[in-house]
Amino acid sequence: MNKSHTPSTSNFIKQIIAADLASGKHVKIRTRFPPEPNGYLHLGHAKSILLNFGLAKEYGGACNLRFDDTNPEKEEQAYVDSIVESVKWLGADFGGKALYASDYFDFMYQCAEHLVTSGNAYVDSQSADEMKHNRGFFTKPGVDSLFRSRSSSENLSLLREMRDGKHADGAHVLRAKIDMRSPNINLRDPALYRIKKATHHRTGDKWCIYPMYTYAHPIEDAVEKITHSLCTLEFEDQRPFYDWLLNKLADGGLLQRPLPQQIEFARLNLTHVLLSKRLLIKLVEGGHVDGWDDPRMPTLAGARRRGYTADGLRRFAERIGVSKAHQMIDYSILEDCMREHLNEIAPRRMAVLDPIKLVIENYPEGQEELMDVPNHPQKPEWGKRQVPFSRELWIERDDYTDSPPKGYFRLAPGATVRLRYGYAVKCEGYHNGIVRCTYLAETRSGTPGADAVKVKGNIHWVSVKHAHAAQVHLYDRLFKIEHPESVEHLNPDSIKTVSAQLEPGLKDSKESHVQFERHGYFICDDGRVNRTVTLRDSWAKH
RNA sequence: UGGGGCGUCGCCAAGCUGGUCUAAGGCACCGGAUUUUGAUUCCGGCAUUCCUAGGUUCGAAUCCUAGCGCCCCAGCCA
Repeated sequence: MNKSHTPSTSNFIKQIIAADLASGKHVKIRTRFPPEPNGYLHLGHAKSILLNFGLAKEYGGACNLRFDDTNPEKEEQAYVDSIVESVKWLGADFGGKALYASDYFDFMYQCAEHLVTSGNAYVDSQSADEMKHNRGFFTKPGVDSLFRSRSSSENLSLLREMRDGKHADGAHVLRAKIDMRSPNINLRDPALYRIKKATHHRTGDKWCIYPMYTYAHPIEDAVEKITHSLCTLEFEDQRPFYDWLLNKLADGGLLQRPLPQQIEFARLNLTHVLLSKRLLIKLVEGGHVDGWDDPRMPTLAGARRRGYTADGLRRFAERIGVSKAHQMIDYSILEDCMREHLNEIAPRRMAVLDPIKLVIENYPEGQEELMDVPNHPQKPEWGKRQVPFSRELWIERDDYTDSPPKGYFRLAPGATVRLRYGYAVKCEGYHNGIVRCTYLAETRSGTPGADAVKVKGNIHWVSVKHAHAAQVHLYDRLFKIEHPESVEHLNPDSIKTVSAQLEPGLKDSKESHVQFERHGYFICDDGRVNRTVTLRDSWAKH
């Protein structure tokens, strides 16, 4: 249905899907995005969300939003809420209803009993330290637990006692019985269930044993009839267990084939930011930022407040692609995607961020004119607005200099520039902090005389009398170095608040994106004005 | 030094059932044109080379062998 859209380039996952569809293994695909509700979603998750939902859309399938809530000690409803909000904001269609791993706890437990009775799992009563010790090393095979040979009836009653709260945390753990000597450490009898007398944010105190991710995830996928289960590279070693488990359960009649297939891709790495929940939590709790949704945070909630758009993120995901090679993407790619999108949707406005006064000495005192200003020069259909012009204007401090460097074509003594959409003015001097000019009355924009005078420079302005003063937040990157590792690398100038002068009529917009001409893209939200990203500036290189 | 992955232009990334590859595309970069945003847009340039070394073949980024480099795995986290 979106065939008219630019066909995205091929990638290895699409090839697998296309082959599965062609062979008839699946008639319809289903993917899923499975966050753990233990933090806010960040830019890295956006890649995964856009990938999973994007594939579903492209192939006419579906994608589930499923919370992997198997560890009650770390998870909270507040995180669930923020995640749902971010996923919706990204435009992902998950059918309106989020799913939860905890909804399958009963079934997972049933599967556990089956594994026990079929001799594929046992209750181990070693301490965590003993288990660790007996697991061995990379080069040293593990050794069997003393409890590995318990009878299935003993295992079953122990498992039930665990479930019924008869044992303390850590007293026992249910383990898969595979091979303690496997070269793949993940196959050395991985833990399936642990005792955790904790209250779960959804199931309350119903359970005191909780499934491990390793065990729960494949079952979640199978129950939901996921066809392609996409995850990041670090789970590659887990895939043999994923398949082992599912096949055992399918053999036992608990699951139907075809079983889901786990496919791994490289996670997103971005320069100038940290994308690990652990470090992000540190920033929040250490008070280095104003919370998870601080506009400088690489969270989706933060990105949104910064003025980043879902569409910009989509372009970004498309641009970086998907593969198994580790990617390190320069942050400027993301910024560029935002510019690309914002350039299309943001109406243009004038704002002076660092104001100094300009007086047109030969412009009649008290006179005012309304200038016709296009809302978007490349989109005449967006119409024009009228902006008041008068004798005293605010202009940008940077647009005047006493000693112009070579190639400078803004205001300097004797120089002529155009006040964008107004008149051409000639600079007569600078006294008492005020730039003094004279204007050429016949050069009003939109009149034939406008083209008679050619100027290089073109600067924006706001009439002093009509200006709307506002605090504008100029955001820059949170970290000053390319590969930050800790709070020491925070950029001290990541936020600067300036007293700006905006053209009238800009104050009461809600989550609206605008371009301040010659500055960049900003988002106005309930009186708060944030800079999303600057415009490209090839002059700044000089 | 066990197991699993990855290695194509500065950054991504197609290609990988061998020839149409003197290697697509994007971003960056460098020109040049348009422009009342030093923005946007436009046009042109940008890997005889595919981690290295051998081999197979009439022919290899694509197959084989041996190296080298990087990442991941020893939670009752996900």
